[in-house]
Amino acid sequence: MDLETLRHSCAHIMAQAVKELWPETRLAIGPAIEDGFYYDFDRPEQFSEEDLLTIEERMHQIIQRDEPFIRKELSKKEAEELFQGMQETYKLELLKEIPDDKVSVYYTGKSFVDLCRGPHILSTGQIKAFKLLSLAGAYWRGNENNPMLQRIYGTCFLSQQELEAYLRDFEERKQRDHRKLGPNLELFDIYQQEAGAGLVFYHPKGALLRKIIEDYEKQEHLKRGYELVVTPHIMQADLWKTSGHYQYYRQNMYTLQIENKEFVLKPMNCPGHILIYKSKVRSWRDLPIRYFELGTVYRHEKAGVMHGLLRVRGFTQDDAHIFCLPSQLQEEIRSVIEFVFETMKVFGFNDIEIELSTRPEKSIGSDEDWQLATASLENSLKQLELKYKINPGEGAFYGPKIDIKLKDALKRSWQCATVQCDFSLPKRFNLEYIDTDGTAKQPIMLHRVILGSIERFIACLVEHYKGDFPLWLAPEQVRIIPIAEETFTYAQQVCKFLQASGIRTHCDLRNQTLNKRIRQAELDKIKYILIIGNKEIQQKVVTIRRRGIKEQITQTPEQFLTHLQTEIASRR
RNA sequence: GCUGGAGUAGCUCAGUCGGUAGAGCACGUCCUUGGUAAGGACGGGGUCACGGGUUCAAUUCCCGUCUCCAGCUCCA
Repeated sequence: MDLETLRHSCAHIMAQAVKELWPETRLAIGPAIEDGFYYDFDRPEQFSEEDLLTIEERMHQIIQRDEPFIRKELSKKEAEELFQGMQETYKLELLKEIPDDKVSVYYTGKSFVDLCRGPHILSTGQIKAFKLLSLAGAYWRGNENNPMLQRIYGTCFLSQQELEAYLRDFEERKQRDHRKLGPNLELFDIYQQEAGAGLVFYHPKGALLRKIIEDYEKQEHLKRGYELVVTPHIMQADLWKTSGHYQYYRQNMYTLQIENKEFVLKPMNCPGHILIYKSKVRSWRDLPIRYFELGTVYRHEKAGVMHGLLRVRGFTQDDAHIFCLPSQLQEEIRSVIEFVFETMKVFGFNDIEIELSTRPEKSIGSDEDWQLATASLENSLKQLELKYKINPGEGAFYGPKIDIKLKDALKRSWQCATVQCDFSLPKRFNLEYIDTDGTAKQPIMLHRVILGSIERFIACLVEHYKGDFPLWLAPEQVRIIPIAEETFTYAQQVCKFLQASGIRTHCDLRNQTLNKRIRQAELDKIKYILIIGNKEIQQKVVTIRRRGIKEQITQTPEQFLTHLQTEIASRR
């Protein structure tokens, strides 16, 4: 028996329980999802948390009754009459969109019937372990203009042990939430009351982590033929009118009026890079031109969508714009994707999702352009033998794109890297290069980010490593704990010695017991703890306690430094 | 933005059926000078998110705002 069928059937049982308890409730849809199932209901009164228990109880009764799931095929007309009689208006709406003349319905027990393709389990008694988890609102058919329904989420497993393991795992995952770990490890925080929602403050350790990431990126971009640029944070509104953002992205832009001139806090970096491109006449020999900027942008996201560092209002993109010839497009895209994969590997991410989004209904650009761009994107993925999903019609209005997503601790996907072709901006800004025949032509423009935003990426990193970063990323690599005051001087000497070679280290000289200071270093997830007492001073060594390893070793400070440098260079 | 839940010390939370609040951790001072995950004593710290209303009296009840959490929608 597969889990999906089990969960789908469990959703039916939940709907049946709700209908038995509150017959006036109308049913919408109730599928199985990755970790469970849900069902959407339309009911005048709100469900409460206690109602979930009542529903669970009723579900247990239905399961105990061991009622069979019975499939019946009906003509569309028969089905319409059936659901019309029950006043299931949502089901009628679904029926209308089924092209076939025959539809199937599933009966459970005497009274409950649901429009459903199936398959289902044989009878309700086959459900051995389930739990209702939460309540939420959800728009009918996912459209915010439709009425909001009440959704109940639940999950279901083959055995009670598996269910309990899932719930335990879920609790553990919550513990690695970057919103909890970040402030706990003194990496970053958001002061929504004092400074505003969605605006991030990096504390010293977080700022260090960020610097390490930024340094790595700048170096890698230079290696790959990108040029570094820096553009202003505010620019005149006129520029954004030319780019089209002023018209199409207004509700997300922060604007300010100074001496009768309107300025915009940049929500994107593209117009800035375009101005630099346009600063002189470009020859086909100059292309491709690749401008890279760690560009901080501000977007006024809706109140309900902010989420820790994963969705914020001010963030820094590792943004680049590539201006190239049509003949260079494919190669540029391929090397961006390779760049993304190399980078993800270095940072320890192996499990990533790739999506290719194609032309939407509302779009600009010729069929030819779209075809070339979409084919170039897809060919690159094929050449690199990558698995990807296609999102038909999900591209931007100005071009197709490839998105690369990482999952957070709670298995929610977040878009990080993206490569997007753009037919709009080169036209709007009238970008040109002089081709071999001496005529001016329009270059193709690619937008791309590797990490996405530093903020979002740091959130993913924190959750991926549970704050226990590999040595090369760790803001504090070594903590030195001298046992007693008489050993402070030697400890500080070792500290200075390591710092002089660029090791990020601190001495814990607090008047606390050794045990307590070791405990604190462990809670801070420090990779190496050096214990220094009289024994070490006499032998001119340090005792090394590595996180997660029981046996300690003793080395001279010089040996230890070499060891650290090797580990840092390995980026593991 | 929508639906529901929530906001008490730096953190985790208790409490007040309306009479301005308490614990543990953290922090400070002192004692302790400790060999591998919490030594001890004393102490400081709160406009009970913010703004209105009801009341003799509001942290508590009512309304509004802000923010957070889950989900939906959105995400150039």
